[in-house]
Amino acid sequence: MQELSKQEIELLRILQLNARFDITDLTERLNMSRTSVYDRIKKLENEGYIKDYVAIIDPKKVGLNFTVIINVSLNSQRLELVEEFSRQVAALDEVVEGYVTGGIFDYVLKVVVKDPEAFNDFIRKLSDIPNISKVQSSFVMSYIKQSTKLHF
Amino acid sequence: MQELSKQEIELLRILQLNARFDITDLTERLNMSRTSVYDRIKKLENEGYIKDYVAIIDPKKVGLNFTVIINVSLNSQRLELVEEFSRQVAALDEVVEGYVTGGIFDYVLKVVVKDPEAFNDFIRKLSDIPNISKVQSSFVMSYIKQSTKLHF
DNA sequence: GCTTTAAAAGGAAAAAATCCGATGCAAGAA
DNA sequence: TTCTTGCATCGGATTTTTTCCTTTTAAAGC
Repeated sequence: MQELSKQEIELLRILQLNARFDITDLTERLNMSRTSVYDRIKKLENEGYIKDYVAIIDPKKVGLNFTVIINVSLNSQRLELVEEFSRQVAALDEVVEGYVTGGIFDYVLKVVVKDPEAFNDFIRKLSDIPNISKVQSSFVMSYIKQSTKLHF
Repeated sequence: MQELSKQEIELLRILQLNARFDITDLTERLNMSRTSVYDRIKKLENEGYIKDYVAIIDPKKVGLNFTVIINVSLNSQRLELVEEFSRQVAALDEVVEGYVTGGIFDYVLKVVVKDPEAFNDFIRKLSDIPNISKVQSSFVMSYIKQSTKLHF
């Protein structure tokens, strides 16, 4: 894959801070014409550098006051079982993030729900997925940082 | 705080999937006039429901191939020490997410870097922060789910 | 030095956002 | 009931922005 130019990197850095950009405003910062900026953005979108443009909603404002980091271990690491687990976990709306990890646990999930009761309901749903051997939850008491900005 | 109307909830749900919305397109789905949609969005922005509009960049495409979930414990939970730790951690660009948790560990961090070597550099920086007693890292082997969409 | 190709820029039309004034509608008061 | 007040909604008009198309520039290979 082709390397990104300095202008393209700068562009991505700007965009990941603001998705409601006005192309005309970007021309000054990038020292490019209106249409060049337009073409670059389209190129970065088409080539998959930009996956999405999203609005970040404040979870507390919409009543989601309970975030939990869950560590999960499975009984078996057989590919088909792992894939089945991943598939089912991804389908759960409460799961915001999910990772397969190396280390003590096999999976780390981040779950956002309304309250402890909703979390209890979630854990019940999670437990229905076969092959789980161990679940350890750490509830989030406060946010230090929550960002979508990547450092590159 | 005032409850959100059905239309406003629907609007937030749409916006968290697409920040490059065209107000005219939303009128049909929300059954509102162009200007009403406009006013509602401004209201939701001003009242803090919408924290930000951002572009989601593919980390792999910009060379960030190493994600790590780090569990950290501190020696002391004295407020000023905890706040100092939080402040310093939040200032590290490699830290994408950081939480104060109840459970076995005190903090969970998500760190995104280029490669293991960059991670090593990061750990060195992290270790310079005083008061840390234990650090346990789990590197991410694959992504099950990565979303900014909240379920409400 | 000439040719080929891709990126960059400018113009103009189309589309969208924004502002403004007007209308409707509900709740409360006379 | 009728009037008033306040607020959400709406449509028109203007401004701004996007988008497409064409021309120009620049760079690379021959």
